[in-house]
Amino acid sequence: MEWGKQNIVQVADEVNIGVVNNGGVFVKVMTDEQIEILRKQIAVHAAICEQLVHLHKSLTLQHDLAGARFGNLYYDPLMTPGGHRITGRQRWTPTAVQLQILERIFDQGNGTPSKQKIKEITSELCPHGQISETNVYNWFQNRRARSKRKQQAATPNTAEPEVETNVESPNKKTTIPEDFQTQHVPSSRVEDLGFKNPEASSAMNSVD
Amino acid sequence: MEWGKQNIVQVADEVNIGVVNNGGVFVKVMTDEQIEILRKQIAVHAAICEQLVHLHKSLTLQHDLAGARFGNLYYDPLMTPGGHRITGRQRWTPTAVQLQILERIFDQGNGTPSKQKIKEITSELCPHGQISETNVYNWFQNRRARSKRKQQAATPNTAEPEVETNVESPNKKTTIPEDFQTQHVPSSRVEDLGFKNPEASSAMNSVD
DNA sequence: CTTTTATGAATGAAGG
DNA sequence: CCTTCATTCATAAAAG
Repeated sequence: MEWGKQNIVQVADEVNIGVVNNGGVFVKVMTDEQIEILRKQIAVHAAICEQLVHLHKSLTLQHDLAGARFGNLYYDPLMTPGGHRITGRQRWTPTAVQLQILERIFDQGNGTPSKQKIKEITSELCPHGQISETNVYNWFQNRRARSKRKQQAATPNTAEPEVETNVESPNKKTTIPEDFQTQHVPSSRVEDLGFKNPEASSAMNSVD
Repeated sequence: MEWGKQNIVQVADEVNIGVVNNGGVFVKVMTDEQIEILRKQIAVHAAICEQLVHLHKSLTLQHDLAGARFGNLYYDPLMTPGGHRITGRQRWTPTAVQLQILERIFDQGNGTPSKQKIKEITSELCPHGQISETNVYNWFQNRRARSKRKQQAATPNTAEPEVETNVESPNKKTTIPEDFQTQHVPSSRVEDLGFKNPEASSAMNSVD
């Protein structure tokens, strides 16, 4: 449902925060109007969710939320009449809450999740759904690798027109402000990128 | 369900905007962290909604109002004042020429186009249309995977007189960690709101 | 217009 | 770490 995610993400982008000097410190600001817009958008979203849930409730008196989630899966429950255990998927899929936590930890810059750290994180995520340390480990590995690749792909424009004298700022490097992967937009419009997943919006920070 | 609204309210509350004096004018401010939190929470919320919609769709096989309503809901009162919707997600579609070239390269047997190779190919395809290295990479990944699957499906192996739907991979390594079963499924927590992993739910429900 | 199919893209996991 | 693979999701294109 991209109407949800995309619109919402766009809202976040829409409310482009300005910058003002606050006694020597520059801070991001939002105008009242922007805040109001954001608030409205969130309210609308909430309303839709409410309707959805209500709708859903009225349709599923059995309260089998989780069990019915196989909306797009390709196998149907009828394929094993004899009782052969196929036991559908096994691949771990982080829940929304787990993802949120993982993203937060990832962004905290505490990279290199040590073994101990992995255990802690796993423990924290456990109450939010089935998970193992391996899952957490893999997630961080993948997250980091893909984040890096995105950065790299997003900057084919490695031209430093003014930095001819090779300034010694190796650690600073080219901190990409936004995560725009080299996505093509057939309609020649590059006004917005293809944010598609919730985690996609995570690359906006510039910390290490 | 009230989790939706509550979460949202929490978001709004969590990001309590501060006030600073901007040259005599007081404006609301948000720290980077707050902005990030807001963005992430919205993203998570969107993800949840998405799941909800999918869930709902899967439950309403008779395509009731929900599908149509939300499918065509343009509830964006703030991003495009002109009524013109921002071009959303659009995926790359190879042109005929690009496809031809890609197929040719693929048939040359270069199974694994290295990074460098990808660049070359991309450069070659660029004049024929919008394309990125990622597109090329994905194309080869998919091409190979599907080619393999086709072959596998076409070859029922040595002896498999029956089972047409059971095309399970021979190398089905179920190397799931031992703690795979450590799941806390029906935790009645508001945050989890019944969105468990597909596998988790299937495991506990064991199909209906 | 609705349903189905083909395929681009995302991502968890394995290998090296 | 980095690369590769397998599976799944989403959507443009095709079929009805």
